[in-house]
Amino acid sequence: MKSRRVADLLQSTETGIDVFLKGWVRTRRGNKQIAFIAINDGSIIHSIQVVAEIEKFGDELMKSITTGACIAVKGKLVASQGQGQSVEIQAGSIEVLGGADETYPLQKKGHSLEFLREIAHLRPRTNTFGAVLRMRHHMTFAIHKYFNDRGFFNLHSPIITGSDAEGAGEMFQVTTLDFDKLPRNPDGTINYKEDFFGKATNLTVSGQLEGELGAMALGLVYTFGPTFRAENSNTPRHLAEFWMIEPEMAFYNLKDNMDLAEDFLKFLISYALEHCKDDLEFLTNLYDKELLNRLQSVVSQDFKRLTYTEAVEVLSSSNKKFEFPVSWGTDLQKEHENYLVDHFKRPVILSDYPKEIKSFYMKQNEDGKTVRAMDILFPWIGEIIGGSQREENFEKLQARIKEMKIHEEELWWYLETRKYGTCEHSGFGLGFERLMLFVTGMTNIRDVIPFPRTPKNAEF
RNA sequence: UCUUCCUUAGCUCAGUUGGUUAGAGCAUCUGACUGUUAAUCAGAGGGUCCCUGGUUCGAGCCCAGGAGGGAGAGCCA
Repeated sequence: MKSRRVADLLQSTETGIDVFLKGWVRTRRGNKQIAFIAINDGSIIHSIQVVAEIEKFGDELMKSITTGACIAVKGKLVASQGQGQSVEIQAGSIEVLGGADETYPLQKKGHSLEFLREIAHLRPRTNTFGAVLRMRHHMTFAIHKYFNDRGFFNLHSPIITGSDAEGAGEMFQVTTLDFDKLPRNPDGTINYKEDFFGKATNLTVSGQLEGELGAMALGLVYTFGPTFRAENSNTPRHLAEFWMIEPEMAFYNLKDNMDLAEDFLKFLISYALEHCKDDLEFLTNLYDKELLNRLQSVVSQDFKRLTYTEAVEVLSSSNKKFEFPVSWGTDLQKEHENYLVDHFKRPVILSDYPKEIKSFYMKQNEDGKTVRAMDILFPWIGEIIGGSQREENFEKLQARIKEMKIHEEELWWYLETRKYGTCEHSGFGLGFERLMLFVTGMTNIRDVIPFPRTPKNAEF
């Protein structure tokens, strides 16, 4: 007989049939005569109850059915005689596939998220991480579905990059050089010609520049891959290794870009509401009573759009005392972002930032002071999306590169897109784990990725 | 990286002014109970008080240094 999964069995309307299932024991209760075993197999947040008569199985076997053990059960799926579940399994035979003794760390009690982080190899077996990881999958799938349904092509941007000119953050170096015997040039610097790629290489901090190359051929592309930042950031919103989604669209201006980003986020949240009901209900009850309401409210209203300049006016004319004073030309602080999101009571899209505080590749406005950038700010999370219309004019882009003292020679290939068949285009980056924070109601980014990498932590 | 808080049983935490044998709840184990829902009830076992050094007759508690973790800020997605 083929084993069936708990999600499937719990939904079954057919009772009285023989079934076979395998899974992990969450709890065992009962008395001398009868035992109730809750089995979870990860297919759904709920466990299924297996009812076993002790005399049929013996003490020895029953004692080995402990919290954490993996067992296989053959029995009859029947309507439950007890309260709390509609169906249960009347056990005919039970086999312990893998025992778990009393040292199993996940006993049937609440554990702190901090403790669970220390046992990241076992935490997927908890209700919380089961819910988060299932949702992570559904969100991944929804992202591919969204773009696929709209004619976008998934572009695999490289993970190892030979360019350090992207300017998006500190990079992790990739090398096969022997640190004890580093090859040196006559002037004492490292001779990277001896390295694996014949030049210094790093892990990518963004797939955007390669994304633009794809958009100049396929029109609509997106990347969805791991991204690495060697910043010494110790916050609940930063990881050294995270996943980023970066669509890049030919013939899109900044407004098209904002429209797409807003529609994209709303689609993903709607998808979660529709496909992750049980998990969302669990997370709402256990961690954040407002989670479902907040998700619904974001889907149902337009994001507030205003320019950086308008935002500075709103902030200056507010009565609130900020720790950092607001002035045109400086980057907005966290407290300013929070104020704007609170003030408008919904996500905010800011656009047209001063060029000095944004990247070299953003399209310059006619005013000579601002660029066509946009950031989407979410409650608590802050910047969930950052994007822009790109500078497609060769001379302007080159001038900006010189102005910002970026190594032009390393970007020759990027500049050539502006030399051959250039066109208006735009794109943005969505931090996948920040989306996961919003959609799960978790408050620490280390709890929405299976094995978080942060400064001083690469365990598991 | 800066600021700040924390580290005591498997887990979550209490521990008085520095004082003799360091406690509780949950978990575990044993027993009771004929259908339980994180079952209940009774009992038992369980400690490198984060590490190193110092002060003291005496340190879980005070001091110095270190490690790890949380929160806020910066950087950003």
